[in-house]
Amino acid sequence: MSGTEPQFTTSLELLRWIGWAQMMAGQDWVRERDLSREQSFALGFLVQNPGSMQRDIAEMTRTSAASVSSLLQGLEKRGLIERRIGGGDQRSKRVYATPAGAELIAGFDIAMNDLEEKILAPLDEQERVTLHALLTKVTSVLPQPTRD
Amino acid sequence: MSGTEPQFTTSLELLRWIGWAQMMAGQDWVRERDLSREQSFALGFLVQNPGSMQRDIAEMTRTSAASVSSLLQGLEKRGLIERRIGGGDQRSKRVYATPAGAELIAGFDIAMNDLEEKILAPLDEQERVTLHALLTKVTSVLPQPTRD
DNA sequence: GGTTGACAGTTAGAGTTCAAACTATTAAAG
DNA sequence: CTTTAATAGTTTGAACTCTAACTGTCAACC
Repeated sequence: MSGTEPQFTTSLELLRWIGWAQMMAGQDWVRERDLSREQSFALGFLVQNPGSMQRDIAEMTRTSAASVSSLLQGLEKRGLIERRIGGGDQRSKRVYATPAGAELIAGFDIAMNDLEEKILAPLDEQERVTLHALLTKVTSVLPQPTRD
Repeated sequence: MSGTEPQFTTSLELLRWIGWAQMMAGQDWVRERDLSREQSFALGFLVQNPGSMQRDIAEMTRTSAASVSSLLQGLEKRGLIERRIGGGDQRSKRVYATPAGAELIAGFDIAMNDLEEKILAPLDEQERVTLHALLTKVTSVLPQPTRD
């Protein structure tokens, strides 16, 4: 990852565990903006980690380089992101959210926090800590999905 | 669901929570047979719940009726399942795994148990019980994804 | 310098998913 | 009996995912 910890890391981790998030509140927020869930996460990540490499995004979303490539194509076509070849390595592309993209995604982290709150509602504070600890423990030994 | 509890319910529930199962051992088992993960689950479910309605499958996989429809098309084309219109309701189709399908999927539950064991390896028995309880608690208040 | 291998990203093709619009059947209401 | 609404399933189109094969760049080693 690119150093700083994105604000919505917690929600994102949780959403990974909870596949059912598909049908939940996040959808409405996202649909109003004509963004897919995946596009939203990528865009939000780019606002908080400007200049990330596509490889970073693949790692963050735990998908493949190919997926990121096509995902970003859609965002680029709509002018929400930019890909620049800069720095030393001519292979890697630095990805940035455009002002339009940043404006569109503003408030996403708050919406994700609300969603997380909804999902965790049945658990008290202690239980949440326990759940997080257990999931982290399991996660730690799982291999990375991007094995290219 | 259709009364009886499929053997691999536990694994399936776990896989729902653990999106990362995508890249794990189950893949190999499944790839040898040229089945996708989703096809495998559907076929395994049908072996243990012969004559299920497509609606049952949608509920089990927590996807939509449309998804099941296209999923089964692939399996039917390969002769692994059959869809029969029988019983009272002419709308519903009873789905059965063919002998070829049942043979192809044999051992899937064992493979899934192995996979589950791998994923849960870092947790002791007590922790597994706790994790399951917490996930169940969260699950209980989540809406069903198929809302058609 | 030239070869070899790793790495960043893309493309093509198949499979899955969803929403929305559609057929056909069943049930409920009038 | 007729109309209306719900249900089971399909189809279409768009988006995402993956694997496999590909281009282009960088690094290491001879």
